[in-house]
Parts: sequence; C-alpha cells; structure tokens
Amino acid sequence: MENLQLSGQPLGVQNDNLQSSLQEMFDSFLKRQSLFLTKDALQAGYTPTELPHREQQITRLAKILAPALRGEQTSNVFIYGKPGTGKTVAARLVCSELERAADTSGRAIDVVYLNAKMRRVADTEYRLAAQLAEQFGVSVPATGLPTKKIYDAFFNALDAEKRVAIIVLDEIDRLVRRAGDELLYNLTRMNSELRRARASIIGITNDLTLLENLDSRIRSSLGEEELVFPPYNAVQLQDILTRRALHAFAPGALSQEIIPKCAAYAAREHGDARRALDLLRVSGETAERCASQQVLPEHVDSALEKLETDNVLEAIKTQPQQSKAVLYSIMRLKASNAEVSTGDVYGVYRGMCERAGTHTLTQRRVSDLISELEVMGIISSSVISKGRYGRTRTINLSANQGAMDKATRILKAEFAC
DNA sequence: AGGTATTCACATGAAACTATTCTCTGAGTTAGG
DNA sequence: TAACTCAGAGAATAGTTTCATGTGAATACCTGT
Repeated sequence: MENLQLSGQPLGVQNDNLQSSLQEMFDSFLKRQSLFLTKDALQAGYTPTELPHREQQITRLAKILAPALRGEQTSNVFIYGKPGTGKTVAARLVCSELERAADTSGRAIDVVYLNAKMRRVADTEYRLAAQLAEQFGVSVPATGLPTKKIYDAFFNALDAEKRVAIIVLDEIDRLVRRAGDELLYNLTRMNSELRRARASIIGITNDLTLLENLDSRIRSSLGEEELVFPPYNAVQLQDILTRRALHAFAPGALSQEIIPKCAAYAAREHGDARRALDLLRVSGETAERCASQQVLPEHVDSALEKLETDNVLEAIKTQPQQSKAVLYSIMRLKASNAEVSTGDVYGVYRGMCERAGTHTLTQRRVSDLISELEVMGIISSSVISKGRYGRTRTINLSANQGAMDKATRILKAEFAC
C-alpha cells in the first residue's frame, strides 16, 4: 500500500492536494453570495399564496364549493386544462382556504386529494377506494378483498359523522384509462348510500375530450360544473416568473433577458408554467455551479439541455429490461439506417434475446412497448402505409443528441454480450 | 386511361391466461382447565 | 372448549399471449374506349 502511486506522486501527497483543493472549493462556495434567496419557491411542491391570471377560475371554484361551509353538498366539478396551467395548484389553494374557513366556523369539511399518477397508489378502482378508506382512518389490505368490501369500509368511515367531503381526483383521465369508468359511476352514486355525510368530487384532467367519452350517467353527474384553464401566454408567463423570481432569487441575480427567455420557451410548450419555473430554477443552479455572479442566457440554454437529458435518462433507467432491449434495438438500427420500422426493430430485438438466451416477447407486445416509449417522449413515430408493402410505423429518436449518446452508452454496457 | 380488387405488414382491440400476493374461512389439531 | 395452524378458495393486479379485425396506399387486374 505504501508504494501505491498515482501519476508519479505518492498517494499521501495526492490526498493532501485533493483535500486542500476541496477545502478551497468549499470555502469559496461559502464566501460567494448565493444567487438564490429561497429556492423552494421554484420547486414542484411549492404552493404559492397568489395565482396570477387565474383569479376568475379561483373565484368560480370557490363559489361552487362555498355551500360546503353550511354543511350542504356541493356540485361535482370537472376541471380541464393543459399541463402547467395551474389546475392542481388552484384546486389545492381553494380547498385549503375552504378547510381553514371551516375550521374557524366549526364545520367539518374534509378534503382528500388523490393523484392517479401515483402508480401503485391510486391508479385502480380497488386502490382508489382503499386510499379513500385510509384517508378516513380505516386501514385496508393492499389486496385480497373484494372491491365492494373496500367501498363499504370507505362509505362507513365517511358516514361515521356529519361532514362534507370533497374528493379531488387529479389526472382522472389516467384513472379512467386504467380502471374504466365504472369507478366514477360508483363514486358519483355514493351520496345515495350516505346518511349523515355528503361528498362531492373535483375531477382534474389534461384530456379535453374525457367527459365526452364517458358514460352518459357519469357525464351528467360528474360534469355538473365545468372549469377550463386556458394555457398561459408569454406575457402572463413572464408575469408569473417575475413574481416567483422575486421570492426565489437575490436582487440582481437575474440578467434582464432571463425571464423573457424562459417564458418564451414555456409559451412554445403549450404555456406550461411548471416547465418555465423548472427552467428558471435549473438555470440558477447552473449559474451557481459556474460561479457566475448572475444568471445569463447561456445558463438557460445549458439548463434546457440538462432538463431534457435528465428527463430522458431517468425515464430510460427506470424502464423494465424488455423495454430497454427494444429501445436499444431501435438505437442500433438508427445508427445505420435512416428509416426504422416495427418489423426491423422486432428482428433485431429477437436476435438479441436469442443470443442472450432470454425470453422473447411477441411482436404484439413489442409494438405496445414502442408506443410506451413514444408516450415517454424518448422516440417519435408515425404510422405510414407503403401501399402494397404494408402498413407500419416509422420510428425516430426524439431526444437531443447528447441525451441519446449517454443513453446508448448505458444500454450498450447493459446488453453488450 | 380509368376503375376496382388485391395485397402486405403491421396497428389496434379485446379477451384470456399466468404468476404473484394477499385475505378469509372452515376444518383439523393441540393445549389447558 | 378455546386457541392455533393450515390448506384451499377467492380476489386484485401486472404483464403477457392469442385471436380477430382494421387500415391505407402501391400494385395487379379488368373494362371500355
């Protein structure tokens, strides 16, 4: 061990150098003024106290829910809007104010918020009912019981006292897609089974056509009130970012072009305020890492690339093995071929599985996996007909080159055999 | 030349199947009074 | 007789296979001029 050397220097000397350079780095980090005041104001979980450009929707929702304060049942509400248009934040804001008002007036109002995106939490009928039961203090097993029993447990717990419950179902379109619309029917009917408590539902969705596709019984009861959240335009996004930046950044930390640049980017992405805020935060982090005194436009550019790369790599890493194998097949084909079809991908994929001696999925399943990769934004594809030569999907990689290079390296290491 | 039928290579949808994880229930077994 | 053990039935779920049907344009074939 004593003789171990790196680049000609004894290990002890190396360590001393490393330690002192790390110390210097930490010292200069501490001495430097942070660009952020409270970074939390830009994080995903932050609930702002004001929601500019959503006053109309908030007032309307508050008016719809207000009867709950008198112990009356409120109308069910359906909230539509593209991602990042403030639907969830607005609903949460109104509900928490409602709960506060109920506390001071001594009324019992319970708001339950469930998001169908939480996989293995509230994405099937059984799990949704189980979650609702849990929220009202009844513990139920993760599996093993008939769904009807779980509903009974939930209804009994809810009906144990006189109260108004408001159930917020976020990303309700996912729920319907995975579990069918029967569960919505069961939920909208629950007031007929309750004797003391009253319940109403706020459904939140990105899918503007969802309500049209539901069973007419559900449509009429769930869509008693409808609220639309239009996308923010660039000017509104600038306003939102400016207000948040005031809380988040130290004075003078942002150069002039930053907010318009972030707003313009998000306006292109269907007015998604969440993306704009993410971009602003990561731009700030990038600037800090570069030891810059100010966030500059080039920091926004590299933040943009970092966000996309991180999203893609995270999505790929969490994929099951078979899905990774399909993606790697696409990447291999794409490296040599301009046009890649489902059949080509399946051929390469099958070859890989045979060589590795692993189970080979059917082409039907692989076709679905390709669709899933598309939904995640890793690839893009379009179904084209080549006339007598059949109908197939042409597949392209859609993430930036940097992200794809990194992903290829990761997958190559995994499948190289 | 123009119209119609055929063909290909999948896409897409629905149903069925498999494996896993879990609860409930009732029958059999055991221990203690 | 109460407490415990254990096997079997039943339920939910994810992931998959199997089967059936749909799709759209290039190409082949047919018909009339």
